[in-house]
Amino acid sequence: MAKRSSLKQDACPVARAMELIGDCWTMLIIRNAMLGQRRFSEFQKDLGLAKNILSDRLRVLVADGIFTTEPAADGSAYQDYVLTDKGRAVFPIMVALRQWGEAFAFSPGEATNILVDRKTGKRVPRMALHAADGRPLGVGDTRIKAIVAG
Amino acid sequence: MAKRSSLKQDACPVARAMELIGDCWTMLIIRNAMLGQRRFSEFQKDLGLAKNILSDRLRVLVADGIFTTEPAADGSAYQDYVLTDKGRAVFPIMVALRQWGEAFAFSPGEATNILVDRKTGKRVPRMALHAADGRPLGVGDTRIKAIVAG
DNA sequence: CCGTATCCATTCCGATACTG
DNA sequence: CAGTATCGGAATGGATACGG
Repeated sequence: MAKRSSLKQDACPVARAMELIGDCWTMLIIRNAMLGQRRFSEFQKDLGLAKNILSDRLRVLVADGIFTTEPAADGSAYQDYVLTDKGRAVFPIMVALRQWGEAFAFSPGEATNILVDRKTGKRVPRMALHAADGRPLGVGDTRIKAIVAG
Repeated sequence: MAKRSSLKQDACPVARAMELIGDCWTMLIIRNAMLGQRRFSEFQKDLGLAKNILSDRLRVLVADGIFTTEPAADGSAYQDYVLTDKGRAVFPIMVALRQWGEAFAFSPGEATNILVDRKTGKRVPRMALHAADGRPLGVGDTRIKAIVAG
């Protein structure tokens, strides 16, 4: 998209977020990082993408402050790619994507996987938006308000 | 991504969701639909994308059961594009993207917009994942469990 | 093992023109 | 207004080879 670049200046937070993490590989890299992966080769083998592409994505992700590099935990001469706070904050997006996928993207009988509570082993309830007073909010219960970022 | 197609068979719900709605234009079309738009020209003017691309995206979205077409509400000879249940279920993803964007994608002083409760006009609290018992769940509090879709 | 550099095929997208 | 058809340029991505 020629507009791809112009979205960086778009006033809409959805557009900006998509610009930063809307890429398919990018999201899967973050997913794997949330599952504990931190090495170049781990990402590369698991995702099966070309190394130059992975290299590219990681560079951008570091530049955008979503990952940071650390000296390798195993003492090797290389680096670990670790999520920053900004990167870890992608968690609700990841969960929302996952839960939508769980609900709508599989036919009965297909192999898949679900998100479970580590403590209880039980499936995690669907995430939803709530008002400050706890009232659940649907599409029509919200609106957009223009502001200046602070 | 050559793998783009292969992700459709991926067992991971995140990958499948990205395959269906990970495209930048796709997400923005859904965003606009959630704001009340339903006509081809509304999308086209507001997003500023080429008509053939919009046409393409809408066709895929309808094929995927995210949008459906209806006779135009204004009586014109054309169609309205309206979200299905599956499409409206994208709302939590949209909100999560938006709230992440609100928090991390703007510098102080930039014009932007935020999601507010229609009833109170106040900013909506950050969406988060909770266990069945209400306990908040972070990245490390969950894990993935293989199952067969039912 | 960790990347970078190059090459080539493909895909994607915007502009334009056209139809009903 | 609501699309479809076509075209050419740009960006993307995978494969491969290479270097630290």
